[in-house]
Amino acid sequence: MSEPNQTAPAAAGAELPTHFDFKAAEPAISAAWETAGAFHADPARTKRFGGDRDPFTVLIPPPNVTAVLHVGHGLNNTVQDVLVRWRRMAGDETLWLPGTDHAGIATQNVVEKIVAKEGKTRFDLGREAFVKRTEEFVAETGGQILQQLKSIGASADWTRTAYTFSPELSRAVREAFVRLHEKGLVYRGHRVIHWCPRCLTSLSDEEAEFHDSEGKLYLVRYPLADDPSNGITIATTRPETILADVAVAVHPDDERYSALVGQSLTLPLVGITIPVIADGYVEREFGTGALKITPAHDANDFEVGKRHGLAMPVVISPEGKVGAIADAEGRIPKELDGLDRFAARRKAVAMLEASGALVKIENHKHSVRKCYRCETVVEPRLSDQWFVKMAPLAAPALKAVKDGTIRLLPEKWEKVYINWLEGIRDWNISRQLWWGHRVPVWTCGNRHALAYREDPAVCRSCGDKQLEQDPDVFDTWFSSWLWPISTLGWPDRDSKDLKAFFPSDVLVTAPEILFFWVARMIFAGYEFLGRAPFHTVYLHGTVRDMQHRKMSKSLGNGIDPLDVVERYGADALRWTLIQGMGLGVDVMLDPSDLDKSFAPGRNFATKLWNIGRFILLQVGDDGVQPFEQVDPAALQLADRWILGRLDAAIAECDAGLGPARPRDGHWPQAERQLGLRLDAYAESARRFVWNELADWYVEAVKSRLGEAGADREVARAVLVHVFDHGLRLLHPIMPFVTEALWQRLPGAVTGRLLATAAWPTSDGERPVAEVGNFDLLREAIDAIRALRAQYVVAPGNPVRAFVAAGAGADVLIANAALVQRLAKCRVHVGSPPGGAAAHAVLPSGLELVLPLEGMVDVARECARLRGELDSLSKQLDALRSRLANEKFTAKAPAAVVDAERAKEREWSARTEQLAAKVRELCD
RNA sequence: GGGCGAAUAGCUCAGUUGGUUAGAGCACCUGCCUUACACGCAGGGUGUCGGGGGUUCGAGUCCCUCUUCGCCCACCA
Repeated sequence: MSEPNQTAPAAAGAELPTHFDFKAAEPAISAAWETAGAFHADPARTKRFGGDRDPFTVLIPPPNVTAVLHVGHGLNNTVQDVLVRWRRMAGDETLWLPGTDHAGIATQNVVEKIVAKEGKTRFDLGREAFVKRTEEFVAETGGQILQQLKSIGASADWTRTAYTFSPELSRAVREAFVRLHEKGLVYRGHRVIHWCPRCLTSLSDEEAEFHDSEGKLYLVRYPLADDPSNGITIATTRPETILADVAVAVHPDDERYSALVGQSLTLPLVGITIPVIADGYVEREFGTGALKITPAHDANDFEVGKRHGLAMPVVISPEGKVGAIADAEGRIPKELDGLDRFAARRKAVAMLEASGALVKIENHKHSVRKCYRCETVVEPRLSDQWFVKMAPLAAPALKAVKDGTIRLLPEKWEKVYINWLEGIRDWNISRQLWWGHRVPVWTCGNRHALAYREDPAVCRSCGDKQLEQDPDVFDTWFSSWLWPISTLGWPDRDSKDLKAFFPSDVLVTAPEILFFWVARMIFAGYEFLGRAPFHTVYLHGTVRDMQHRKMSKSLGNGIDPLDVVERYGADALRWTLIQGMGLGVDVMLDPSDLDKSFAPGRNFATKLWNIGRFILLQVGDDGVQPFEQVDPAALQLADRWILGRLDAAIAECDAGLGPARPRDGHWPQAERQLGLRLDAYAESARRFVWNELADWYVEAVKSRLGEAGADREVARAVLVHVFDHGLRLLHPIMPFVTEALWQRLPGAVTGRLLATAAWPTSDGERPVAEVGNFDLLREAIDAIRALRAQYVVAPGNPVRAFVAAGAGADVLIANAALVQRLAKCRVHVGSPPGGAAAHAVLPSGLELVLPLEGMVDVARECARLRGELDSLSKQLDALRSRLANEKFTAKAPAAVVDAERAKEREWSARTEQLAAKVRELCD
């Protein structure tokens, strides 16, 4: 195979194999794109710098730097690539900015596992050595996913590859924190947070995911200190936390307990006394209506504890072990000291049972929060953390979606988004990890804790030289939320990229990270640059197996995209993903039968290849005149038809892809849900190239191509033109095979790439009558083929068809050769000979009569005609009764009534025709 | 517990503001190596539009209700 960016040698068709050799072609084509700098975005060409192009920016959701490409990435990035290639062809200055995320907690976990294999923990190595080790690991193995994305055709601007932990982006993270700190939007909070005892860090609310579980509800009796025969029974799911109880709360209006409020109870297991308090938070209906209060180990109890000024003893260590951690002297029975929290629970239950305090154990369904990275049950823990105030940040982001500055597709996510933002809670951004951006806060000997843009030598407040930096790092999402601005150069105000390409256009991602990432990017866009970072959020579905299970490593039901590329080609992978890409719909793939999922894409590529092969064989060594030079008057019926179909296909593809951007910065209600119907776009393009161009036009021009002359040149020019445009329409989905073919088309110029060729535009309306005439031809051929199959006429056996003189007959006669070739049928004008005959009434009303002498039995045709007559009569009766209904004629719109009347006339005529045939043939 | 969404052919899904006889792809069946393509060509059938009720001249489409499934959020210990 020749180099794809070379001028196609004439008569290349003769040398082409029957199938596209994607293994050889894909790397060569990728190299040609890269060499040409086809994906490089230049700020100078944008309107914002006086150029003539609209910018179109897409920012990759940065995969974890340690990630290996899976089919979910394949889906996400193929969608982005389709949009980006489309806009690039449409003439926008298109930037698809790639990069990776340092993924603090995830990457740290990976390296900790490696270190664990050496029998060590991160603490054995120490902070500095561990971070260095992680850096080395990332430098060695990180970012391979970007290489893998190239092999599926991703047309990102690789010269701009970003990394959340690079010096540039780290500067943005620091600047963001310092600004928020200066504005009082970050604060140090002392409260109960989610703590992962395995990762040894706090987590945000979003990182502590709910999992339903079958638990137990333990009813435990707390006796009155003054009268042990009396007491209160509480309900708890975590009896080990009794050790940290400081009170029992009841509802203030609960008459069952009102006499006991203010009295003292003896705390089981511990033996100290705690008060009975009244608090409206308690639900009377739940459990026994009495709630033990454990301020240090439950977020709600913490609030109750604060209201009542209670002590907050901590009895569970960071590692999840029971012990007197803080303010808990004398509370830990020696049997429980040092036990893991779950072992302690079992032991505590046994002890309670032995002492008679355990009243009952009930089964109890509830949700348990688990760490989103390691699935360890999260421990609520009293702790000091950095928080971002979310309400002020969320306000403009909420407004943006409500007023149409930003649209979320599918629309249902807008409601979810609004629901979440309206109840938003502050964001815990500090992590007790080592891998990540260090919190830029230093505390001096005089306890001045201040945020610094540059590492300080002395305290800004008092000049003290004894400074200590906060040991914590930021939540990894605290860098991700800046992605749309930090990758473009913020906080550098003079950044050309920022000026040219911000705000971006479409964000393509999965709904799972709507809150983690998408919403927060919108917050950051407004907070730091005063505007939305994108106008459209496209939330695509998930790749699932045939049992609708999410594809995952642990389930072993995954599909390796690179394996698919190897076996079927990148185009096939992309085709399958896009063609199944209904708006917000999950894509189902069968990991046990790759052929089922990916053969259709490969087959389509082969079909394209063979259309190209046919054209190149026909073109031969002769030049082809450019379509623009063809005299419109010289166009034949089929030419006009296929050109009309091309216009229709362009319009459908454009409608499927939708408006690239809102016109005035706002999505009007009518346009809010338009576009990004990638499946509809794919199907329109496929239908045009395969079902119209290949199935009909190519067949229709075959005879014209045989004879030299002016008409042959017209046919060749049109053929090349419509195929060229078909390739353009399909290029965003199947970039490799289309590029390979386009390079070989007559008129291809060295160095010109389909990837940067113009997106097709419609030529305007075609004469409807001409288009209709070709459709008549197709209808006739279809009808004759159907009759042939129905009567089992041997394929080689010719038949005759008779048609009454008239306009329709003229069309059939003028194209008799085509009918002859495609339907094996000679057309005659006039009355058919007597005897058995099959009848075909075309949708346009034209009737064909096929004499069947010797071929079939009359009974069969009669049965068919009677069946048709029967169903038509029934429909006609229904139609007539509707028309007879005065309410219908009075209330339905005139246009509807007129249409129904016209239909009634047409159907009665056809019914009579049919009835006559039945009488003639069957009676 | 609150909120949102879905239920249409064996499978995955379309079905625009209610208006012909509800569509597509895949799968399946039959016949064809008709020289661009067997990774192809031609033909074919399949639906009580989840159940029930209502509004309307007319409901897959709007309303109510039930059933099933999914998603998001949440401080029932």
